Amino acid sequence: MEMQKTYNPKDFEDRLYKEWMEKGYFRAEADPSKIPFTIVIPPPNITGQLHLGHALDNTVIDALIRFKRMQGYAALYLPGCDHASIATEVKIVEEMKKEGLTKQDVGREEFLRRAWAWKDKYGGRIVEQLKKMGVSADWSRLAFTMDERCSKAVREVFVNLYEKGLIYRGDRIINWCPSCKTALSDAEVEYSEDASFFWHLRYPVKDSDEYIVVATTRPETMLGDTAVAVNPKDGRYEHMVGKTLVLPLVGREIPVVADEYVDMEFGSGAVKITPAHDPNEFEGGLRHGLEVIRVMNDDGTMNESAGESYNGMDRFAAREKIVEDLKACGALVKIEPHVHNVGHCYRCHSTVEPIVSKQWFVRMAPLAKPAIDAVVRNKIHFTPERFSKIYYNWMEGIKDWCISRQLWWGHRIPVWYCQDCGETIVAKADPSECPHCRGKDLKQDEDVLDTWFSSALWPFSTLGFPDKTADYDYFYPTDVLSCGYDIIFFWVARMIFSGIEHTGKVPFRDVLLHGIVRDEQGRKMSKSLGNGIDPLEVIDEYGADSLRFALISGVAPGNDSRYSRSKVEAMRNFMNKLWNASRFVIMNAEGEQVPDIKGVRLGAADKWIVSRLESCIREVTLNMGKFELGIAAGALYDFIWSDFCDWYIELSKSALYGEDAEKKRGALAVLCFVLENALKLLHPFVPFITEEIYRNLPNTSGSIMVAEFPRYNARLAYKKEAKAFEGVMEIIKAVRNMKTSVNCPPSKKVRLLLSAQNKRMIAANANAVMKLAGVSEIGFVENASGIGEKTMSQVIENYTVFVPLGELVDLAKEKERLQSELERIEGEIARADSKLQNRGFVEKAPKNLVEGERAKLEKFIGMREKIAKQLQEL
RNA sequence: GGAGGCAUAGCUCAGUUGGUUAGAGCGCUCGCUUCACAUGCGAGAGGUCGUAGGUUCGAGUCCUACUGUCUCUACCA
Repeated sequence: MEMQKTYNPKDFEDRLYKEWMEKGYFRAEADPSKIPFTIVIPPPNITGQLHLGHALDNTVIDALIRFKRMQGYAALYLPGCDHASIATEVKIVEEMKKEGLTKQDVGREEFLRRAWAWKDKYGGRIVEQLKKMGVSADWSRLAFTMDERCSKAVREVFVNLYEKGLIYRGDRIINWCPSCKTALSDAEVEYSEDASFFWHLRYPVKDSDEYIVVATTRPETMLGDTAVAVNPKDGRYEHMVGKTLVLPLVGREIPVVADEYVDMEFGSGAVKITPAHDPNEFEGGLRHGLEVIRVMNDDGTMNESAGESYNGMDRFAAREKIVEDLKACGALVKIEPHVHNVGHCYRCHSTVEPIVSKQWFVRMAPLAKPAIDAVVRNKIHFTPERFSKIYYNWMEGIKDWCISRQLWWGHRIPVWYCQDCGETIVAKADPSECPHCRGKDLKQDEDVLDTWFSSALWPFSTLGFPDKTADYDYFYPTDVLSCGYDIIFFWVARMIFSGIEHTGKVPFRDVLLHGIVRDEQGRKMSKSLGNGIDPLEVIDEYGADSLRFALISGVAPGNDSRYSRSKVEAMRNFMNKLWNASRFVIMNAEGEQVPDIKGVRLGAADKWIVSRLESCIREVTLNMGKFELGIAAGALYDFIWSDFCDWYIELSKSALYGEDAEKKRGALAVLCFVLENALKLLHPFVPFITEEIYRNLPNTSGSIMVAEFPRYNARLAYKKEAKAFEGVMEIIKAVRNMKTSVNCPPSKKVRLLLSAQNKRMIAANANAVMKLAGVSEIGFVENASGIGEKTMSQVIENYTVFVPLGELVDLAKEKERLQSELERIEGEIARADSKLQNRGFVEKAPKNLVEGERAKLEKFIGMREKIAKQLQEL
């Protein structure tokens, strides 16, 4: 097949993906002869389309999966989507709004029908996008958090937790979003420092001229005040404790109570207590047996308890009116500007109201403990390590998890209330009658579960739990969990305690966290900034491989990275380089019988590149194992571009185009061997281009996807030979360098004279040196004086390189050049010498380092002598 | 308030358990239509590794403080 001159990914990416699918390469079987390697996808929300964060997620995971698959593991990448309860519901409500409809207008059933239609549309789209990325996921196991299997797991877990007393229902302060009209968990509230005010209010003591001043940031909640608290140690208020205050505007009589919780230094030292609208004050209310008066409705308007003049008013309008009224009655002392942390809904960004409400909770303390232990005892390991601290921090201070949501899209809570006897029925299967009174009038709880309740079960619900399926048995626990560090609390932590609690095993052994992909200026990508990048557009322009390689290279685990077009371009150029190098190899192999490298005699250059390949294999394998994908990718980039293309391909040309048939066969064998291995090493990162080239390579069959990953072979390391050959490369560089320094065009051939120890090495590679350095002939001399004409010289480790450049040589400049080189060498000698003079170094440093330093010193001394001699002869 | 990250070339970033002369890409300078590739080739310039101490034979790497910056987290009304 003819290869195009430039790399054009559109020619083959879609075609190859389709073929992989048809051949069933993505399918993982529970094969007892293999070791399983499992990763479950961080399920993207069905709310929209993929962004670069997903692209990074999936590139990392797919690279690991492909790597392991090639190493012979039964590698399973389990794909799927998340129903994203609240996020999706918000979107659907928005969509309906365009039709002028509300949830109430269409009803629950119709709403859910719309939601499923949404899921089909966007879930499908996400799958297509993942395929475009080249992700080798097992689509036959595609999961969805609300599919039958996952729903079964949700019920199982809910009922189990309930029966163990780890799920309870109660009136607690929760975070309420008045716009989404649902409770939120603590993790779903985002705080931001907002500029507001501090209102100082005067509460008069009953039947007295005394008063207490309290300060508040939410004056509208004063309507629900049922006490004022002061610190018992506060001398200012000692005499007030136990007295009765008259609440302004309302007229309710409320007590002054003493509570240690009050900070004497802050504000006025007196706190109004509104148990229904503040978590701390709720606690305080419990301590003092105070009445809980809720003054706000679910939609953020004031209710009848707020009093006639405020009933029905929006909370912010009510705030204004209350402040006005307080001012009018003289209760307002002053208004101070104040910046404080205000909670916002993570989906719609409305200001969250802490409100007392009846909700379902998961008791966290008993679940958190073993989850912490698992990480302490290294059953789960975080990469980078530092994230375990963040995990501990959160887990140790964890509070009960509010799991009920007043939404329709999600797992409906499996709890029924008997309308006849009031019995609460918690069951895995829908009950038909009340087990207590046999009554048939059962009403299911209206609420659904927090979306993260089902995601927490993802590593095992997708594999068959609670049933003991073959998949669950073989692939669970999973191996690596890879996602962004921004969802450690939402997801990773919850999977850990859920896995331990429900399966008795940690759900994965490694947590690999990556950072956030930012824009070119380092800003977070967001809809409001309009700086988001659509991976599909990038793929359309540059190909999936270029995007994948760009996302992974130069990035360390856990670090944020910046996306830039120029980086993708650079990687596209790399793909083009690889493409053309392959084209070169394939063109030269055309019509030839390419032998195995075991069947040819390897020259010095051949051994050098094979040696480089082996160290590259070692480096890539090692770093993949450490999840250092950036380093592995970097090693491959350097090896392919610098070592293979810039050096070996050029070196091979003298053999390929020469007369010696054996040398030609040798070069061809090595070219094919090295390229084939490089492609395999590269395949986990850039699956498409490597597959396309692999199929055009001589002596390959089948797909690179299922080829064996290269293994380091010590017999091919050729350390000594490679080092010796590097001397030849140094000579070539020296000649090029000298020519450039006197503006001698590279195409102009020059004579090369060498003072050399290893003449055989030079002789064997003479053609290559002549070709690469632009040399017409090579001779050997003892020193410059034997040449008898103006010459430039450069001293390298085992050689002195002379290039007679006739008129071009400026003796004064040449002297200057040598002088500065001499100074540099002197510096090196001084550095090495002082090290070796240091007794501490000689005695304590590892022997090989000391030896290395000695050899270096010797080398530099030899070079100094030679340079001095050159200077003398000038 | 608590915790953490980052600070290395003009820009964006690598730098593995401390150990050769600190690297890459982009940009820059000079030169090349060399038969795989101008999405290229060759040769260069450019860094007191944020500041100050400390540990060590040896520190970009470990410790302490400081400065700048970003993030997470927390109930200060």
